[in-house]
Amino acid sequence: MFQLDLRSRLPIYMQIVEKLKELIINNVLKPDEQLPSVRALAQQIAINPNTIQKAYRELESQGYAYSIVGRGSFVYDIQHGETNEKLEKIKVSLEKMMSEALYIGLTNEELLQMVENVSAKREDYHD
Amino acid sequence: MFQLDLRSRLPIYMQIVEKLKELIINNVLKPDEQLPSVRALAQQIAINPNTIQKAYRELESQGYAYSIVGRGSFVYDIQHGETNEKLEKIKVSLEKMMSEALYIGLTNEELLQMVENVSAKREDYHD
DNA sequence: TAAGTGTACTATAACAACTAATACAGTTAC
DNA sequence: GTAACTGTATTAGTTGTTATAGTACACTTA
Repeated sequence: MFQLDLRSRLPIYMQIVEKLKELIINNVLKPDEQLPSVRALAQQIAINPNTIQKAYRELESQGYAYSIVGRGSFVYDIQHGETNEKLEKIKVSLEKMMSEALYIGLTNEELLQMVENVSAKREDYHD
Repeated sequence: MFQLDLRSRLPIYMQIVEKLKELIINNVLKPDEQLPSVRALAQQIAINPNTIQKAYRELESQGYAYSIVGRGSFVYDIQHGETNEKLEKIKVSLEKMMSEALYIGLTNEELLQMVENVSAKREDYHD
């Protein structure tokens, strides 16, 4: 499904979380679509199933997936979600990071351009 | 100088890094301004000097401070810096975070508004 | 010279993170 | 009901991180 770096300082389960979040956010994995089973994914990338489970639990706690015993794990449908708290948190993080980027030397124009690019990308998925 | 949470999952030295970075980015601490000495700050917040040193070293590795033996530690002047690599990294992080925010439900308009707010804040410092 | 700077090194204790092995519990299809 | 699949819980061991402490060194300043 994807490539991991077993020597990275970033834990394996977190790498999995990052990859899956990216696929979900970019709409490659659609709402309620089934994720690979814990054991199947573990075998595929040759690591312990518990590591996958930890990744899935983290995804669930972040509101990007849900699991049903005996059935499987699935992409959470954001429509159902309480996202206000998450939005507030990410807005704070975003503002900090924007400030840092401007301090380092990013120009206002470049920042605006980034926003346009990201927004445009999302528009495509609504087709 | 500031308040710490000794019970936080975020290490003490990292809390110090975060606070100081925020002060530097928001221009409260100006370029080449002297930071508190390792021992002074340690005594002030009642922790070990080694912990402060670790924070300062981290700040230095991130390009926000520099130290001179016998003289002290100071805010790094961004003008002198090689920031291209850092800018590229933070741009990648920013794009990811913007995508995530939009996925969660932030609107394009709100995102643009945030950019304007952050930009405006920075303009003030140029007075 | 004395008192202040940053730095390096070692040691230790406590804690958290990570991975692994195993067992348990529910669902589905035959 | 059984087999084969799902997720989940528990335990254990290893490793890495964090914070502290003590000591020593090198440099700067007054």
